[in-house]
Amino acid sequence: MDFGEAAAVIRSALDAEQLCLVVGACIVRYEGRAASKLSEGDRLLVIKPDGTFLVHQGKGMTAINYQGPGAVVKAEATNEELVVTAERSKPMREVIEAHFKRIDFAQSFYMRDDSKLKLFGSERELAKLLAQDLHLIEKGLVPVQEESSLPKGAIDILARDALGHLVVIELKRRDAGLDAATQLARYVSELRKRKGEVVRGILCSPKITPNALKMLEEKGFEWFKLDYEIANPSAKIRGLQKKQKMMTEF
Amino acid sequence: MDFGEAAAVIRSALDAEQLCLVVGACIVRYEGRAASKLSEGDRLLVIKPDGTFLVHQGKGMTAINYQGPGAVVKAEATNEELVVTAERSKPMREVIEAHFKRIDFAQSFYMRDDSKLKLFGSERELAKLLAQDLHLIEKGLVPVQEESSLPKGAIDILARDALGHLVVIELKRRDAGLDAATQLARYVSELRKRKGEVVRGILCSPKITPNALKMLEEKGFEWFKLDYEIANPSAKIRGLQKKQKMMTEF
DNA sequence: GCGATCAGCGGCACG
DNA sequence: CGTGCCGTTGATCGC
Repeated sequence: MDFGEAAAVIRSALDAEQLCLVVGACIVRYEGRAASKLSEGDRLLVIKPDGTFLVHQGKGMTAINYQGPGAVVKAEATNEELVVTAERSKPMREVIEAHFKRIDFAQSFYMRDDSKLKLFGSERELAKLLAQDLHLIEKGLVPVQEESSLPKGAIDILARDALGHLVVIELKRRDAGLDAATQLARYVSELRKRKGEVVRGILCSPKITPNALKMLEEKGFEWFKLDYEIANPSAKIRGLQKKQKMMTEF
Repeated sequence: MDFGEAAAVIRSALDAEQLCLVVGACIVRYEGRAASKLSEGDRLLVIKPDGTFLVHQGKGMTAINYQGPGAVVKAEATNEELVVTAERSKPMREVIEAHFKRIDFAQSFYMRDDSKLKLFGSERELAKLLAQDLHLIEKGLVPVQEESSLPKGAIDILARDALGHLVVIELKRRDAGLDAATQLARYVSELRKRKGEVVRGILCSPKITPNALKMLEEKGFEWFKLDYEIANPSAKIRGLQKKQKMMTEF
């Protein structure tokens, strides 16, 4: 397939709001929030009707070069190459150029798709479940709605314990690291200052790194091992266990 | 194209370590770290030789469903559908299934590509530049190598000022938020405890959110507005300006 | 291998 | 819009 034909395919795809696929050897240049250069190699170019522009190599999950939705795509053919550009101004002016030196394939496809992904086991879903079963953490714990969203971020779950003390619960669907412990500390600290009362902090996650656990202990926070299961229609919390290094080790 | 032919194309692509593209109407199911269901619609399926499995809709940058490198891909055709599965066990057992009810296109491509992306303007590059021009921040500031990597993360740049005080410099290539301010605070606090001496904290970024700036001020840290430019072969720092709300406002 | 962080992060939800 | 933060985050670097 020659460059002129490929350019025509791309233009017609853009015009008809169709997905366009191009396979061939190309060089890619990008300049915008950063800048990059990719020397010649065989790649797949995906152009979507919304302006999305993806350059994929033969391996790895992520596109090696890309432009997000909202880009204006153009195709220009000469005798020596096909240049496909995508330009946008949204976060800032950004341009990507793919210079094809060889075209193996170029075709467009009409894709009708109104479906949205249904996802189960998100943190949001787990938080909802856990808020209804706070006794799994501790007897007498009740959820509170008030003030659960600070100007500095939203608290996953806010509750009061049997003594009436505020409890900030930070939930992580996967292993917690320093960032999670830090985030919890920030919320607790902010709430203490704001309310001027005793505030406890609890981190719930399937696992935790040693450093993060150490930080929790130093700050007097607690960690609960979260055991949950992802059934297909929804998620279920199997249990919560307080697992913390004791100060008194035998 | 019928399901049997498409299955044959996929199998031969896997065998020959080629990229394979499939376009058609499908349902997608995923179960692993989370679970998801996507009802029928037209999609592009990209299968890479390394096991990468990407399901793309007609819009948006990210794959709506996917499986990372290392997955084992299989294709099975019946009279009613083509089922393509990808299974892996790396972070945990994960399975994705695409059930094609209609095939518009299926083809494989040999893609030779040994090139690696050259990226300019990364944080790493900026840090290297800035470390050589610390006078842009303050006269008398000199870089220190010692202890720049704590057990809890690595400090971007560690320096000593004219008075001999340690200075932790946290660099952000883009707008800094609460997380950046928190991170700086963590490093400074750790270093103070570890060294038992005065430690200053400086955040350098093109922009900063009001909350993050407020947190810096509360903790007595400083913010420098970073002005840099991304030339194509490398990045250049144009300047650094101390920009902080003064306690004494007129 | 784990642990921490960066990413041209992207995407979403909330104010 | 910005601000914050989750993500089946992925990818990278250091230990």
